[in-house]
Amino acid sequence: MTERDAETQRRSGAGGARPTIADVARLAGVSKGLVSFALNDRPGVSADSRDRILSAAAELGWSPNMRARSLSTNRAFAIGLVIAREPDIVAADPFFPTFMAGVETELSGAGQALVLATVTPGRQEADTYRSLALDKRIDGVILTDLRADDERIALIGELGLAAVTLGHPDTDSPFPAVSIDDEAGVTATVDHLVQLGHRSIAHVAGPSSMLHAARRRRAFERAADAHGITARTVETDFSATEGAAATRHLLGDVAERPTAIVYSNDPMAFAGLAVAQRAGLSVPRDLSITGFDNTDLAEHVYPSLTSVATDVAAWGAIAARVLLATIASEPVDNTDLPPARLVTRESTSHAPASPAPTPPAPTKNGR
Amino acid sequence: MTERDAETQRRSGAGGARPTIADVARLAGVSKGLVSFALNDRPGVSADSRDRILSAAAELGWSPNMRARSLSTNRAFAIGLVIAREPDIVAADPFFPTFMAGVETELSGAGQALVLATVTPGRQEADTYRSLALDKRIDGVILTDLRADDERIALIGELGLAAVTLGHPDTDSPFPAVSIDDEAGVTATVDHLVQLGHRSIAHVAGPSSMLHAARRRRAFERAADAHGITARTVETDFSATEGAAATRHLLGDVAERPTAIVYSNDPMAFAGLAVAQRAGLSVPRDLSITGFDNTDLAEHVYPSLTSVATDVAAWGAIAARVLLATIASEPVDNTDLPPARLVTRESTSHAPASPAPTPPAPTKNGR
DNA sequence: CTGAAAGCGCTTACAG
DNA sequence: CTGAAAGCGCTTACAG
Repeated sequence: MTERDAETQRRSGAGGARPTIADVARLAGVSKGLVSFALNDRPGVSADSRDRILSAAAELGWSPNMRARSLSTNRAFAIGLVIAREPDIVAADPFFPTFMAGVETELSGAGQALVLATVTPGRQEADTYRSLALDKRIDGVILTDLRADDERIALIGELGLAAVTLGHPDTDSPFPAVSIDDEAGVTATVDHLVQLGHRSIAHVAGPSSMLHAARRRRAFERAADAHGITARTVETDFSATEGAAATRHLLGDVAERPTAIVYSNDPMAFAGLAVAQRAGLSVPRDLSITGFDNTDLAEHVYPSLTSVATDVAAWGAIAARVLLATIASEPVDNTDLPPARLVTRESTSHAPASPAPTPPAPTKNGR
Repeated sequence: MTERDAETQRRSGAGGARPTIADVARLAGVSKGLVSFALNDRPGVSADSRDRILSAAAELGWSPNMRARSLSTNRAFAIGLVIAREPDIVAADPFFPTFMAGVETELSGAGQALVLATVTPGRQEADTYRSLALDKRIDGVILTDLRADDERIALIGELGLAAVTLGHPDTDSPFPAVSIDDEAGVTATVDHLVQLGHRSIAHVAGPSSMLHAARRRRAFERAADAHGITARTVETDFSATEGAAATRHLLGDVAERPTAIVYSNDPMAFAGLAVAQRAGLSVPRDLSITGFDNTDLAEHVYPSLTSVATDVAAWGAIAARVLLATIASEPVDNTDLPPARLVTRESTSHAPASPAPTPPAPTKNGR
C-alpha cells in the first residue's frame, strides 16, 4: 500500500511520465483495448474487469491524453469562436466576455475547450476559420454577428466544421440557430417612448450589414410606423465614437430634433448621453435615450440608462450546448430564448411639452 | 496536368480525405521521413528532393495535422488564458478583450492557438489549470491578475507548464515577467491633482489581494505622502457597483470630503462620476475624478475622463511573444513596457476654493 | 543525403 | 466478454 502510494505520487509528479492506458492495462491485468472500452464505458466489459480497470486508473491518476484521443477519433474536443470586430468596439461592448462566460459553463463540464481568435474584419477572417479547420483544432464554431449573405455559412460547410448561428441567417443554412427575439425589445422601447408622449424618435443603428443591427432597425421602423410617428435612423459601426457623431448629427438638425433616441447598443447610448449633456440638454427632460444589452454600467451612469436586456450568458450556454449536440450528431432544433425585455430607468421620461424650435409633432401620417 | 488538378481538387474538397505526408511522399517519390524533414526545413535534405517535396505538398494542398504533430512532439501549439473574475466585472472592463486581441496578433502568425477559460474565482480556477494541463491542451499560460502569494505560481510549475506573468509576483517565480510601470501613471495622476491645488485626495482601489491593485494603492499613498497631503483609500472588488458605493461613502463624509478621487479603473470612475452628479456635485468644479486604463468610453462621457493609459494590446502581444520564446526554450528576460502615462481630460480641474463644509485643507502635515 | 521502422497514446474492427 | 493488432498522421533515432 505504501509502495503503491509512492508509485502513484511518483507518476503524478511533474517529473515522472504520465500513466497511459498501457500502464492501467498492466496494473489491471487486461489488454489496452479493454481498458479503452471500460474507460469510455462502452458495453461489453464484465463488471469485474470494469472495476479493476477503473480502480487501477484511479490509483495511477490516469487521465486521457486528448492529443492521442483526438488523433484516433478525429475529433478536437474543442470549439472555436472567431470575433471579427475592431478591437476597440469589442472592448467597449461587454457582449463577448459575457457570452464567452456562458459558453464556458457548458464546455468545462463536457471536457471541451474554447479556442478563441480575434481578427480585424476582412479577409483575415476567412483565413482564420480555414486554418482553425485545417489544423484540426476545433470541431465546430459559433457564428456570431451574422451578416447579410454571410459567406461564412458556405465556408464553414466546405471546411467540414459543425456550427451554430446566433440568430437566423438570411440565406439557406444547414446549421441550427439559437435566437433571441430582440425585436420584441425594440418594439417595447418604442411603445414605452410613445406612451411617454414622444412623437419624434430617432434610431442610432449598427451597421446594416450585420443582421441583428438590421433586424433591430426594421423592428424600430415598423414600431414607429405602427404608431404613425416620425422616425429617423442613422447608421453607425456600433462604436462610441460613431454613436456620438450620430447624436451630434441628430441634435444638430434643430428643425426636426427628435425628443428621444433609441441606440442599438449601450456604449453608443452612453456616448450619446454625453453629447446631449455637453450640448446643454437635460436627459431625460429634454431628450430621452435608451440603450441595448443592459450592460452593467447602465445602472451606474447618471441618469441611469433605460436599456433592453437579453440574457447573454444563457445565450452562450445554449449555443454551446446546441453546438456540442450537433457535433455529437444528436438531432437538434432551432431554439429560441426568452425575448429581450425593456428595463426602464431614469433616462426615459415624458416628452418635452414643446421640443425646442421643433415644429408641432405630426399627428397622423398615414395608417 | 488536368488529371492532377482534378486530383488536387478532389483531395482538398470537403468530402475527400485530406492529404497526409504519405501522399506527399508518394507523389514526390521519397519516404515519409524525408518529407517530414523537408517540411520542417531541417538540414540534410538535398535541394532537389526538397523542391520535389515542397511542390508535391503544395500541389496536394497538404497542411500539417496538428493532432498528429502534437502527439509525436508532445507540444500543443496552443497557450491558455484563464480569466478568474466575476463575469460582470470582466464584462465591464475592456482590459481582457483588448489584451486578447494583442495576444492573438502574435499567435496567429506563429501558428499557435489561444485556449480561453473563464471561471468564477475560487477552487474552480486551479482545477481549470489542472485539466488544461492534464488534457495536454496547452503548452503554457499567461498569468494575469497576480495575487499576493499566488498559489498558481507553484501549481503551474507542478503541472509542467510554461508561463509568463503580467507583472512581478511577490514570491519567487521561475517565470519571466512582462510588466508595465503603472505606478508612474498613479504618481503622475496625484502630481497632476496636487498641481491643480487638491490637498485632499481619495483613492478607490481594487482588491488588495490583487498585486496590481495593491501596487497602485501603494504608489498612490507614496505620492500623496510625498506631497504631504491628506489621502484616504477605499478598497473595492473593481466593480462599478462597489465603485459607486465607495464614492457614496467618501462623499458622505462631509467633514472630510475629498476634492478629488483617483479610481483604480475606468468603470468605477464612471460609476463614481454618476454618484457625484446625482449628489448634485459638479465634476470637475466640485470634485475631480480620474480613471485607469483609458478605456474607449473615457473620452465619450461628460465630462470626459482623465485616465491613465497603458498599451494593453502591446502588453498582450509581448506577453505572448515571451511565452512562446519560453516554450521554445529560448532564453528570455523580464521585459518592461513603456510606463503608463496620464491622459488629462475634462474631469480634473482646479480644486474648489472652499470645498463645501470641509475644514481648511491642511497645509503641511509632516515631511 | 535517404529509407525503413518504431513510437507518441489512444480507438476500433476482427477474431475468438 | 477479452486479446492481439492495426491505424490515426506525424516525428525521430538508427542504419546505411
